[in-house]
Amino acid sequence: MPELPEVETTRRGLLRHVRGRRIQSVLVHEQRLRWPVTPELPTLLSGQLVRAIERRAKYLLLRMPNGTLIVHLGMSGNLRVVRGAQALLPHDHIELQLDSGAALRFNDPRRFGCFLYTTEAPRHHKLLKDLAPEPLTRRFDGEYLHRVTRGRRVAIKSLLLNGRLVTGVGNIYASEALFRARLRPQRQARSLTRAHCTRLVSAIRAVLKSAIRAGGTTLRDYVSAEGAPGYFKQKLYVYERAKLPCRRCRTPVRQLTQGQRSTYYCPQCQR
DNA sequence: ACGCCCTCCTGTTGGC
DNA sequence: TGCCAACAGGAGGGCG
Repeated sequence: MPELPEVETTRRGLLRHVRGRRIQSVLVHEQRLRWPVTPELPTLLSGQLVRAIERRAKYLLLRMPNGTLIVHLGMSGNLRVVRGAQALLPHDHIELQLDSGAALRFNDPRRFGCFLYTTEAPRHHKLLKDLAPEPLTRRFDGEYLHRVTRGRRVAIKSLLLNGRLVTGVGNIYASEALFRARLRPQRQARSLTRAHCTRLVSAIRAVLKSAIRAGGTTLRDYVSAEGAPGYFKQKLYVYERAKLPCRRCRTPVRQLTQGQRSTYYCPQCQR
């Protein structure tokens, strides 16, 4: 579910309610996530101040004096701030009770998300150390994308989902960025010229920024930390629009499967 | 090194 | 109405 815009929207929603708060207690209702939640989590977190909430790719980092909580929302996860004694919902797996009286709840039906605590610098953590540059920084530019696509026979759409080469882009925004860059998703990555790469980087940055402004994309169940859906779905050009007219040229949008994931594109606009 | 495929899970949807 | 297969926003890991 959540790609960079949804994770960033969650981060921003958490800031006002969680940053600067102390964790009073921790309840783990389900420890079987993508990786098992350590039984020590309550001991490790209780009493700690949440100093900062950062994002690296699709990971949220809650920085505390003694370490960092690394959270990934997987396909179906969300982090919500609830006031007081709200009833527990199905799949509310972890709750951090704050000194404000509010609580942070991690809900994840499919349990592909993770909730890990580390005392090492997050950038050295196994899950983060090999990630590509942040897509909204200057390190991610046309020259970079051109360099990492050299010699790669994989379809450009699939390459966009490889977090070691490009981060933050998931299945929705990969199709959307390629539409905006007017590039066919099936093209071998190595066929992209430097100019194509510049165009594609611009398209990725634009679609991610635009989606952040819209509060992310809610297809089915994504909600922000404050429970609000994102409304970028209204601005999607191709994703989940198979057979519907392209919003630019009216040609029916096509759907195909690449690497067991659905891809959408306009055969007229994208070459 | 690269690229493909499987896997982890639950919930929803669409076809028969 | 019921059943069942297909599919869903991620990404690590294993294999050839």
